[in-house]
Amino acid sequence: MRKFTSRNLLKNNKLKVTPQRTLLLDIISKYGHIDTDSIVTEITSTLPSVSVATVYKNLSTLIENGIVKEVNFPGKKKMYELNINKHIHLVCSKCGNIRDIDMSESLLKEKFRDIIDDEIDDFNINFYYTCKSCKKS
Amino acid sequence: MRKFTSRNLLKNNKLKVTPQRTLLLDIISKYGHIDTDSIVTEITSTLPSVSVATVYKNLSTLIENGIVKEVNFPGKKKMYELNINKHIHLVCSKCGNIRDIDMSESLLKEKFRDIIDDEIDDFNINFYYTCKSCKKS
DNA sequence: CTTATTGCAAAGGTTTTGCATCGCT
DNA sequence: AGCGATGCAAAACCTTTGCAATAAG
Repeated sequence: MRKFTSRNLLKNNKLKVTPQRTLLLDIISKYGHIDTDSIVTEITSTLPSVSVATVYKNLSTLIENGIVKEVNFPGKKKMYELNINKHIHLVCSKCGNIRDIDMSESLLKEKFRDIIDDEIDDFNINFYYTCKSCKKS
Repeated sequence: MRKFTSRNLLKNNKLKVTPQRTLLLDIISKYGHIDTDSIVTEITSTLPSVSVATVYKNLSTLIENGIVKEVNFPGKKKMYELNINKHIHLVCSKCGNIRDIDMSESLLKEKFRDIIDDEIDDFNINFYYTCKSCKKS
């Protein structure tokens, strides 16, 4: 069982390990959920010459390889997250804060077995609610 | 209890009833899930002078009023649907066909009460699987 | 009659492409 | 050494804005 370093994620998928890619993965991992704008800002603060084209191309290949996942919150910009552990999102309708809740495919399948008996390849689940600190104010 | 005509949806929300708006709602209703490109194509086939700006502005106001909802399927264009009855999406990973499954907030809350005990304002739920006809081929 | 909506054209933002160079393996 | 990845600049998309003209209530 290997460690989930950015480097290993790439190697395990037979992708070339470049500074741009490992940094991209490090950043996505650090932020949890991040949009392309912030990725470019963050990445160029360490490697100033990285171009947006490289960021977009790498996001595509990482998604194709199942390492990264696109996440959408309606009305917000597309975000990206690591596709390592299956989870759902609890999003505060007021402040936008996102909490990840681990959720296995098998548990989900059980919850929805009244509705879907097919095999589930993947899922997107977001719940919108008002978080504790936003309820106070 | 009023009928859910496009006209009534607008009137109930104190929005002006214009030909562009009722047609937009009719189209979204007809297609179930539709992106802006197809909306513009469809709408101009009936009212040729409608501009994209009008479509975008109307989508915004309809969303603000809770009549329309943005739906995202990662890797695809943004789509729009009527926000009339709560439902989840079953999406075929192969052919992309989308099936709506009615689901009340209360039923959902029950399924996830082990995870979230707060009040749920809204949700986005998509399951990806392989549909019957795609399994054959 | 008043005010929101429309259509147009321009601007702004985001993502993709082509191609020459560079650098992993 | 070979082939994929990178950076750049341009192109292609997608969405918003400002404003004058129009039409809904």
